[in-house]
Amino acid sequence: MAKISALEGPMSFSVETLREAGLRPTRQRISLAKLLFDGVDRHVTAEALHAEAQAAGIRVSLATIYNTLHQFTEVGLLRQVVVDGARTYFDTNIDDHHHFYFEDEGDLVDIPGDSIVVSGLPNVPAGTTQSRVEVVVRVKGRRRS
Amino acid sequence: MAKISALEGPMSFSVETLREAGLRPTRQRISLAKLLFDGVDRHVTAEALHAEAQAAGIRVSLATIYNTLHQFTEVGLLRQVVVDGARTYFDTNIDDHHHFYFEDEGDLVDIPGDSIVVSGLPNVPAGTTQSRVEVVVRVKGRRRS
DNA sequence: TCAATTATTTAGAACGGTTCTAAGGTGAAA
DNA sequence: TTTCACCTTAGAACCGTTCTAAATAATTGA
Ligand SMILES: [Mn+2]
Ligand SMILES: [Mn+2]
Ligand SMILES: [Zn+2]
Ligand SMILES: [Zn+2]
Repeated sequence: MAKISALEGPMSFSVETLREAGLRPTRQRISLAKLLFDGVDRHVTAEALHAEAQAAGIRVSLATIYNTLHQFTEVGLLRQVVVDGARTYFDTNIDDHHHFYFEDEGDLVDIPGDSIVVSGLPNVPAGTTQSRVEVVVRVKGRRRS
Repeated sequence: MAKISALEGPMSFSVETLREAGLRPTRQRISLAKLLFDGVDRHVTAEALHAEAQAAGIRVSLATIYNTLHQFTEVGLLRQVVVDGARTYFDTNIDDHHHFYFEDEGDLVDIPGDSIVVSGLPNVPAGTTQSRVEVVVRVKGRRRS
């Protein structure tokens, strides 16, 4: 139960979520989960989340940011998106969906999964199982203001 | 003109290709181009190509491998494929196509572009231009034999 | 309540793929 | 052949990420 905050927007995270995932609700995990899940869906890098935590006055090391992002991913609260070899993005939207990637800005924007149809996919080879179909639309240029 | 070899398979590369691209046909570039383009299409990493060159008795530094892969990409002889944050793949198939990615093996396999239809894509924002639509089918498990 | 146990956090070192630097080598033009 | 811009290279640097091991915090259960 235990609402984390009674004041800030849509309540999409509770301490129970962590317990059910087998993760102790530490100060760091609770704070980061609030940043990540109390609001609209987002795509973050480790360094960006670290900077955001600092700015919010949350004392947490970069190592813990990495640990937490990976643990949240393991338990299905986040997913990784690979669009750039230089950094890893983590996505709070775990529904089936796809992405625009704005190469000049390093920015991801969701494309709802049901707005795209991918047809004609070959079957996967014997002995293997398909885990996901990912569509990335790479975009160049700057969006207007 | 100048065929590179009269003996080894389909001739898909000539020194003229380099010259037309504004690249001097050096010993290293010619050798690497032969490895890359004289044969079926492939997906290579820098380190894998370096190992292959060594094994073939081609003396070339890793720095030159990176330089060459990037130069070939700039002039459109290769394209990059991003499927794994840990390493960069270069693809000799520059036609519009998509990929299976075998996560357990780190292996890419082509899906012909015309065998997949992606429909329902939203328009890109004003001020930007779509550069490519990439479909990656992630696959787990080992292929038989 | 409060040790005992176990999980978590952390600073800093290490890692690994990639890029950079600057010095020597090479291809092409004339 | 000379000249010069281009190219190659060893090794250092870079940088996002992972590892290590010691300190700290959450949980358990007497
Ligand atoms: Mn959500
Ligand atoms: Mn080809
Ligand atoms: Zn997303
Ligand atoms: Zn390919």
